[in-house]
Amino acid sequence: MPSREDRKKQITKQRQEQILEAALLIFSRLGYDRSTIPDVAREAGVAVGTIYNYYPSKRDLLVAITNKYVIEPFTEFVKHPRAGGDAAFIASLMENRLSFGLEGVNKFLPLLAEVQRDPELRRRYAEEVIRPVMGMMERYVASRVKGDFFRDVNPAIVTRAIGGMVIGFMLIYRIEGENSPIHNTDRKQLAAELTKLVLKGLQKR
Amino acid sequence: MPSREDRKKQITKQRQEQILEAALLIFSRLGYDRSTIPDVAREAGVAVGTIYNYYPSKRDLLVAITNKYVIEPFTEFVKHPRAGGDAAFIASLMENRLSFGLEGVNKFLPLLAEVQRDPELRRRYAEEVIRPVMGMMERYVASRVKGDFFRDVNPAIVTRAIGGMVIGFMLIYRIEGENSPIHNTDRKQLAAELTKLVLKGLQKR
Amino acid sequence: MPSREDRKKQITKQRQEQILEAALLIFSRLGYDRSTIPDVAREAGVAVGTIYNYYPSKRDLLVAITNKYVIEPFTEFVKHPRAGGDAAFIASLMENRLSFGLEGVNKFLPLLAEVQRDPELRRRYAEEVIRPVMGMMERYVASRVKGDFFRDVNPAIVTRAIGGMVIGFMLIYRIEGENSPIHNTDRKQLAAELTKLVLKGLQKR
Amino acid sequence: MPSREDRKKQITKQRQEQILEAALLIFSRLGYDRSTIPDVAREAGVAVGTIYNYYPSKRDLLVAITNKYVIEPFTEFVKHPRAGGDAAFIASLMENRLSFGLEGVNKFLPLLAEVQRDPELRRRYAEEVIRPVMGMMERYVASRVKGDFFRDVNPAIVTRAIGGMVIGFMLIYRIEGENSPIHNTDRKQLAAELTKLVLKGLQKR
DNA sequence: CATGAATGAGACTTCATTCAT
DNA sequence: AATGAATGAAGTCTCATTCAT
Repeated sequence: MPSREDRKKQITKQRQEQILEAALLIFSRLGYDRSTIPDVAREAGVAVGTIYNYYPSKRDLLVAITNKYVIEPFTEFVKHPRAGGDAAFIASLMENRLSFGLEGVNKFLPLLAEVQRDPELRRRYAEEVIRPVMGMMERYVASRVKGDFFRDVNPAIVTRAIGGMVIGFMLIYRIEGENSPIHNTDRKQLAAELTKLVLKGLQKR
Repeated sequence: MPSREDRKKQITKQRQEQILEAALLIFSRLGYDRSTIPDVAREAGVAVGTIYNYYPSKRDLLVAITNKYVIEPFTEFVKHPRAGGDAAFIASLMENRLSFGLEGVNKFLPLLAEVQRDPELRRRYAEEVIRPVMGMMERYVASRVKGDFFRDVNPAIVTRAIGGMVIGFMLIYRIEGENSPIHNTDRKQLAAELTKLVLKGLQKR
Repeated sequence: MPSREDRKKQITKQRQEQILEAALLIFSRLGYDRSTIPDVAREAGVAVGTIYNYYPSKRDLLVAITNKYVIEPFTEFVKHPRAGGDAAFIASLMENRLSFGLEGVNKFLPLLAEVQRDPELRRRYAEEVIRPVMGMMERYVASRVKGDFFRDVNPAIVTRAIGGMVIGFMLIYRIEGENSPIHNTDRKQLAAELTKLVLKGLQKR
Repeated sequence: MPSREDRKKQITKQRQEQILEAALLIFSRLGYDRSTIPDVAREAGVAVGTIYNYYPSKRDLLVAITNKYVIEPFTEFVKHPRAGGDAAFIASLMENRLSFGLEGVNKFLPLLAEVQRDPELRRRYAEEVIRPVMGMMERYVASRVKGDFFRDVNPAIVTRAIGGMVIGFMLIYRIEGENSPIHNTDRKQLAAELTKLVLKGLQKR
């Protein structure tokens, strides 16, 4: 028996999402500073004032986007680790992140740029995204080193090198655009190439 | 015969540099959009109007910075390839870029963020920095594959993976800040760890 | 036979009053311009839209407040003149107005400020408050002058001086706040001091 | 030998004054909240941005006005006390303040209204205007009481009553406008009437 | 009648750029 | 060339008012 109350909440939530998606699009396209609230309003199909009914300031919009489109997905990712042998684990990781990244490269990377600037957001990225993700991978690498499958590497460093590889790979792709070899290579093959590179780089022999 | 003319040019060049350095500092600290010309003028110790005598617009400053601090160094880098065995080449590459990056992480990465946004700058980065650097490395990798020292990899892809690794590594460092394991590890060891990872990842056995 | 009609009117009147009191509180606290209808709605415990069901605009609220809390009490005051000797009359006047003012100093004076600004309200104050009140007092003073009890003063002027004294006294009190000697003096004594000052000032010897 | 430097400072000062006068006029006419910076700019004959080159915010403009047109004159007034017998002293006071007030009634009183609202300004008025002015008069009254010329009054209270009388008198004048008897009475006579009222009110017999 | 989300005009403020000195 | 005051377009945010539910 969905009362009027519930209906209203439903609509409110939809409106929030509608605005958030518009803001994500605009911020990603123009960058946070060059984006204007009228831009976002136009994209969302609402009036300027309406946006302020949902988010009290432009920066709150950025924070909300960051929460929804970066912090949450990564938190989710860390909560559900995949099992399997080395190849399977690393491969699934690569494929997963690469897919996430290449799809969303035009959304995710621009956000990363904003995050660099905002000290508060930077701290949150460090604590809520990078630390847990790297921590999970570090533990995995450390256990494989102990099990004598991986070389005696510094887990914290190689983990960051591998994570950085995924991010940097996407960044280069974004800058090169459609002329990039990355653009013209099958997604599966990309994942396979990177997976092999990393695995061979880590394995004992 | 250093005429008055020459003297003038000398002074002009010094002024230009003075302004450019100030702009680099300010843009890196605040980001292009949040930086103001009065900020730059104050940092450079000149009047606002003076800046406009040398650079006709704020954006020209950004372009000039990009030329001087990114395009030129990379062009230089490509023009003087290092020789030596695999280990030596890759290691020098790593150390060189890592040094460049970790030192200048607070200058270089913010510029990268601006570049992402400006289509014209993005094109120039792609053509004048990424393409030649990647091209050089691709040729190297391809030759090593042909020589049977490296696995049968896709040179364009692994090259971008490795280049991306360096960039992404710095990016993670920048976000994590002083709490990063990267911050607390010896620079030499960092280079060694990354070099080995890459080399083992590429080598035939 | 209190029909449904009557009941409705009753409720309507209560709502009106509820809103008016809230508006008086908010306007006095923040000033008319800084007060917002949402502020008033929150204070009154009703929705924004409800206020517009009773008062068609924000300014109408101000006019209604002025009517109810200033024009009406003064009209009332003029309609019921106190009799008695000079001392009694002036003293009752002083005590009455001083009480009214010191109690309501935080409500009344801010309204005065708004009134100064709004030409229409200013005219109404002049005609409906000041003129009748001053008129009443002028007639009293004139009669006492004629009766040879008061000096040969200009009734219109001294009346305004005395009325102004009461208002200005409150204004100073409001600005000085709790540090004012006015704050720390017994209300009765205040009235006595002012009454004597005025009486001696007016009386023949 | 007024150098270029001096000339510049001169112009700067003139510009400041020009803006301040325009702001005083506009604020007095419309009230602080209803006044807009474009209003002030138009009145001053400069661009909006120019105002911000001299006063960093709208409120700073209000504070500057208060300083220049209220705090300073009163400070000056307190620094130069007039001597003479009772009649002379009180009369000069009355005439002085009345002139100041009636001339500037349309500037001074509206400022008073703003001051009521702004806690910081209110505190400053209390400390820098009211306290010293009242202090000066209190000391005078107390000495006359001691000298047996004045009745045994409470100096703090009667002082505030007399000061309030001047302010309230002007306030009534402002509200009544051109129809006020105050408007149609000779300034000298006004001062005489008020002076006598106060003197008789205070003197021993 | 009551509600409160939506609206958009209008306010303050910033800053790239110009130009007279 | 160097200076920095002046300019005004453009951005963020507020809030009186409307109206569908």
